[in-house]
Amino acid sequence: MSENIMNDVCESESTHPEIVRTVSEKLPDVELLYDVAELFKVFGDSTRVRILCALFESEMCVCDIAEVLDMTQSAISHQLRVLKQARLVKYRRDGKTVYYSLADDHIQTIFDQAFEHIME
Amino acid sequence: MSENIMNDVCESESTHPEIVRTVSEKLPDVELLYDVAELFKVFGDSTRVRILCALFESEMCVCDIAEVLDMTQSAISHQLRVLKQARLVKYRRDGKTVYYSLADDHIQTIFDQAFEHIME
DNA sequence: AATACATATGAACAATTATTCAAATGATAG
DNA sequence: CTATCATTTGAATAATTGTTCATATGTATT
Repeated sequence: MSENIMNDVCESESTHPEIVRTVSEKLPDVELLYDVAELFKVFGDSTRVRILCALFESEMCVCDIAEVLDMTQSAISHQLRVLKQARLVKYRRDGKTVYYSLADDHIQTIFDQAFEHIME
Repeated sequence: MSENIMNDVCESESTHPEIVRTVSEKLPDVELLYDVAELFKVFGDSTRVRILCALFESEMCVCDIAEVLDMTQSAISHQLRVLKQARLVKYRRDGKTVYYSLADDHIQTIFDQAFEHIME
């Protein structure tokens, strides 16, 4: 009855109490870190990465993006919606066609860093 | 019989042939973009983001990380495995405990950019 | 050997998500 | 108004994935 309530957790309060305390203090707010993860989650899909990289070169309409990536227009539109909600792309309408472009210069900086990390 | 094979794609070959061509040429290799997406996918989980941010401060053992994040040791261990496979963290063993630390300085740079983007 | 403890692993489950298909807007031209 | 075309949207499906639970390593101590 007085058995273990904690079966998967360390028995001790912590192996290194000082480290746990100082790291806990310095660790940024949970909500901020959650937002960071959300941003990276948007970048974490190859279709969206390809769309964004395409937009690095030029403003484009949905139809053209679909052709460059060799995917259906619907799939592209769905992903543009995600990018739009994340405020990563902006758009303007001209007649029937909608032109998308990058909303922010930070994006390319982040991507450049990622490229560097991969090729190190 | 001569109906539409393409039901969801633009009828025209492309609305802007020149843009499609030049962007297609300049777009980085698909595999590289896939790797970029894979990297961001690893960053796209709040647990992993919190682990990495904790490691920005100090080398830590699994048990301590679990306590800082208030999660089970098993969950942390599973995520450390993902980070290990992505070569984002390294580890050293000292007796029973395993200490994890950041494998690369690029990580913090990428995160700093992400923080800036969010707070703009 | 046997025990204790930190960590790792495997299977299972729940939740999220990318794409497809079908249909609906929105906008222009006739 | 009708037809056409670019784009959007919604539902459905398939695939991926984070956490939990139970169990297995690995390392020291007795």
